[in-house]
Amino acid sequence: MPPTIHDVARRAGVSVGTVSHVLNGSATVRETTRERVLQAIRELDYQPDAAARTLRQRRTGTLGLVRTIQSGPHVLAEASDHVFLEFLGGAQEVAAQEGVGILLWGAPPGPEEEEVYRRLVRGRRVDGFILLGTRVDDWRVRYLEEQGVPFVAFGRAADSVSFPYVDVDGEQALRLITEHLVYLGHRRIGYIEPPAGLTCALHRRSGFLEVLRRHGIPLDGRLIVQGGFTWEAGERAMRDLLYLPDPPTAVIAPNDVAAMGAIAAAQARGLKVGRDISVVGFDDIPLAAYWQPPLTTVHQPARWIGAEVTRMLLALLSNGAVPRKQVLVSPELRVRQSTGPVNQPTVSI
Amino acid sequence: MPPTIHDVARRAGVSVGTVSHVLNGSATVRETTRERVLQAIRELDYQPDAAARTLRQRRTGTLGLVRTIQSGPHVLAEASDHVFLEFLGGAQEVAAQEGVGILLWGAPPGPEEEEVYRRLVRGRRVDGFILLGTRVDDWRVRYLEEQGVPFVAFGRAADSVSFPYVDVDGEQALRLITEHLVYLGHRRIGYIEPPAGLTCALHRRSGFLEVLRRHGIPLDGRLIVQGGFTWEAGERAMRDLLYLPDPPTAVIAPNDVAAMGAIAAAQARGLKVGRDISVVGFDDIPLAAYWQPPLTTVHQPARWIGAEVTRMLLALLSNGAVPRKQVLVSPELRVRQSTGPVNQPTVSI
DNA sequence: GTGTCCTTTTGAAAGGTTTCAATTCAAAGG
DNA sequence: CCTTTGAATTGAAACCTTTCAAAAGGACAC
Repeated sequence: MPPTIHDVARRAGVSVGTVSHVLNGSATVRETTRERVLQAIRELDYQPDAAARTLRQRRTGTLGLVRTIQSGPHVLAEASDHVFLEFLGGAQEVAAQEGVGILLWGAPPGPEEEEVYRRLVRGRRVDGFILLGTRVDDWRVRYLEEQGVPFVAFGRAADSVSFPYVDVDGEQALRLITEHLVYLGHRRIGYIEPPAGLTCALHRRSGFLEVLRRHGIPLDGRLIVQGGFTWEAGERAMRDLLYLPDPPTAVIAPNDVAAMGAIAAAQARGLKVGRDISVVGFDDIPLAAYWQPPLTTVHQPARWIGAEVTRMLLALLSNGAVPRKQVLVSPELRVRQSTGPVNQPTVSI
Repeated sequence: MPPTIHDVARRAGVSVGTVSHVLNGSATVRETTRERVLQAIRELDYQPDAAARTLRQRRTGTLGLVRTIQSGPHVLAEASDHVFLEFLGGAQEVAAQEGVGILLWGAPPGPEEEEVYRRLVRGRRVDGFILLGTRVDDWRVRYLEEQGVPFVAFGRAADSVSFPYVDVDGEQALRLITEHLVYLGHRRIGYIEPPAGLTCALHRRSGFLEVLRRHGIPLDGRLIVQGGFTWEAGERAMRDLLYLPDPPTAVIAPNDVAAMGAIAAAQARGLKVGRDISVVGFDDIPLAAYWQPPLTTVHQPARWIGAEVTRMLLALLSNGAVPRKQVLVSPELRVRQSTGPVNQPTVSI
């Protein structure tokens, strides 16, 4: 029904080859001819068929982005919501500018996710991938490298020498946070881990431990607890930490939302956060500054990262090489009122 | 490089037609042959080329979703973040289940957005569209109807008889909110509008005004102020309202984030929200319940809506008809502590 | 054996573009 | 007026499927 390149050619009185050349600038076309073709295109409101084009030139003009989602009807809001959306916004902006789309797919981690990647790759539905939330041992990285499909990741993997990525320097971030707390006099610092398996968990913990070591602060294993990126995870972790016979005077959460959950748990125990106990977050979501108390946290330029990752991927697709292969973003500590000098906490049970 | 259907056919010792039939179940194939073909497919890790398939059968297996984004480097976080993500999550879940992808594109409203739709439609890149944030006079609705492209919207338009949508009953929502406030004794109620142009602004205002009328509360035009979905918009609007010689005792914000901004502005003036002044939000984002004070708001089941919209669109694409063409979701008022009985506010200037 | 009727399989066209070798055109040089 | 040359244009193949009319195969009755 919609017009094809043949219709345009007929109307302009030229061959389809010429129309194609006008469309792609693939050969010199005389100015008057060019004008005639463009006129016909306008008149017919012609737009080349994407599938035919892809079939021929093996480019889809699409980037793949598979979002890890927990399935099920009553899923609680993913807490990294804001970071993801900012990231996506940056990616979209760059992609749109270059005229490529982003094909979004969702899958729970595991075999189902693998199946999605396989289908997208083997079915040639995308030109390359944007990877999010890289894991220490990341099947996706191995698969895409094996298949020779270009990709750029937000985050590193155990062995990240090989592929291009942008990541926040989590080690440095945790050095900043921990130094800040130690400077305030804290020596019993609770540490809530990001979800196990994510590479960022490794880097962050290593930064945390390094500072403890440097200051000769003994490591109490019970102060390190499993956690996650949700409010509930932060709440539960804080509760566990406060039940310890010798609870921490400061707690580091894996992100702002978990920090907010942790704060709520502390407040429920009658503690005043910032005075009786300090809490630090991660991400610096907009609400962090407005929270009660305003949250000390580490700023993560998610939007910029999304844009940069996309730029790198597009460069990889056209040049075949990425200018800066691996980018490590220096985090910035934003000190607010959820952290304060150490104090004798009065835990009322 | 990757195997084609011919490779599979050769390996299985059959014709390409037979392989295609096995793939699509388009003809009866003898069981033993079928098995041989499947075996070859497995061995080669074959996956039909999406472009070739699309070219032939005129289906892309992709739904289009164009997100309205404000461009520019320093854009403040879109405040409807959470709602959008939940919506997207629901849509993705259903789409993934049916094996279709979501092609995401971003564009600022205006000619650029039109160009994006045009390219996607005329280039046959998607089978249908999911529309978000419908406007009273929505060019997209007109264009898609004119082009005969299937779509389902989250939200209505001025004339919504014609197209399928899911929407929250904003009129009813504002009736609930306003009745709640009037019941608490409020008669001077400030109203912060959603961004102008959006259809939801119309419905909501109409619900608000209806209840005022019903209770014989005179309408003071200065209590209705332009607003938006951001923290800043809420903050500014509240500031303006409090500057009035006779400020309101309650304020209705267009969403939770704006309500939080409004609360901050009120607190900055020394008011205790819930006692000196009441504030109501919209959306019921997860943080609303944990806010200080916990926010009275209207719950919006964004995830379900995203899923439902997608289900409707998929039905439209396969059957050609949608079971329930238009769905109006009844909102639920969640009363928390940001609203309370009217009080003589003591505005300290 | 032959004819009939299903069931299964085949081969080629069609879908809309790009690309490339080949052809035509126009102008310049002799 | 004929050649030569470089620029502009053309036509057909190729990309990988699906689809459909036609052919082949197999079972059964006569």
